Amino acid sequence: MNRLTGKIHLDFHSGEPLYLQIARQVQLLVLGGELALGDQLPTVRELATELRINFNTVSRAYRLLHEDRLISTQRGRGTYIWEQPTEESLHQLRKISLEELSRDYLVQVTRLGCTPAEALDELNRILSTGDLTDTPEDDGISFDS
Amino acid sequence: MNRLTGKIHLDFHSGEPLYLQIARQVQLLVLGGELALGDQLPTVRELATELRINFNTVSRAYRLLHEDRLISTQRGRGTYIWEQPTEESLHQLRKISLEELSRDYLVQVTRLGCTPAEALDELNRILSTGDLTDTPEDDGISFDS
DNA sequence: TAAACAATGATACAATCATACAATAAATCA
DNA sequence: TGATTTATTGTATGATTGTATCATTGTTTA
Repeated sequence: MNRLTGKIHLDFHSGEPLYLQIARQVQLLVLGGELALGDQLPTVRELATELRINFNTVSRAYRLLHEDRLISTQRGRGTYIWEQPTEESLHQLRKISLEELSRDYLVQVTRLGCTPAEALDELNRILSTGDLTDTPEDDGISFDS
Repeated sequence: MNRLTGKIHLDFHSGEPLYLQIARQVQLLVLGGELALGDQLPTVRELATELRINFNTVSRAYRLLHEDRLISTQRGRGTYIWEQPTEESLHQLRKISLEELSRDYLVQVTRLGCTPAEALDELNRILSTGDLTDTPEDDGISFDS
């Protein structure tokens, strides 16, 4: 038993892929407030058993939601509702996080025994060589049908 | 309270395994001299409780560091800093770690949606305003379960 | 019809957690 | 003092959870 039990319904004849049905319905539940920040979702196997489908299909739905930052999937731990930041809070978050990240970086560099100047040099070196392994980043999903 | 309290920060969303995050950060603290030969690390259970994870995950991190001869874990006794790296290996590790730290920083910044230029600006701003000593140390949202 | 593609399933795997255990130290008691 | 118990420490083993990879199935398309 969990907060999703009985709340996901699949239509095997609708033509809409199962993983999209799941993702869409979870999204609606979050937007509707039935699932709150930090709530744990059923495991992929639990939900799959309940819906009588393969757990990889649930996993695919969860992956979509994870990429949209609606949920947080953590191997070995489980799946949890993730905060969906508004555009504004996102902007705010960005500023704060950049400062935190930067301070953290400087602290760690200092711990290493390096000077900030060396750090900036290193950053510029990396940037100039330009082979910063790129993170692909979200392609997002649209639930238009 | 111990010499590690508050100095290990986990990112549950980064995708980097928790045990690697712990091992890496402990290594940095040793390299930075904040942990010295003979210092006792928190017990696996202490650190696990603080980080709200299972103590076996901490144990795995400690095992890595033990295999690297950086710490000495002794059943029934505890975990201690084992050997202080030589100046030479320290120098080597510093170079590698500085590059790792810097790349990591750039990746995270990019993930935030900021440009490297903005990051460098922020770093310079922090450096010009002075003190790194008082970092607010807020890790934002956590998904305790 | 055959090739290409998308959705789903099967299998093996990696990270984390839960539980029971073993080694050491500290406390207790005869 | 010396044996025994208790608490604390790290370890071993297996279960749980999500992921990667490829196979299978059905549909679309050339």
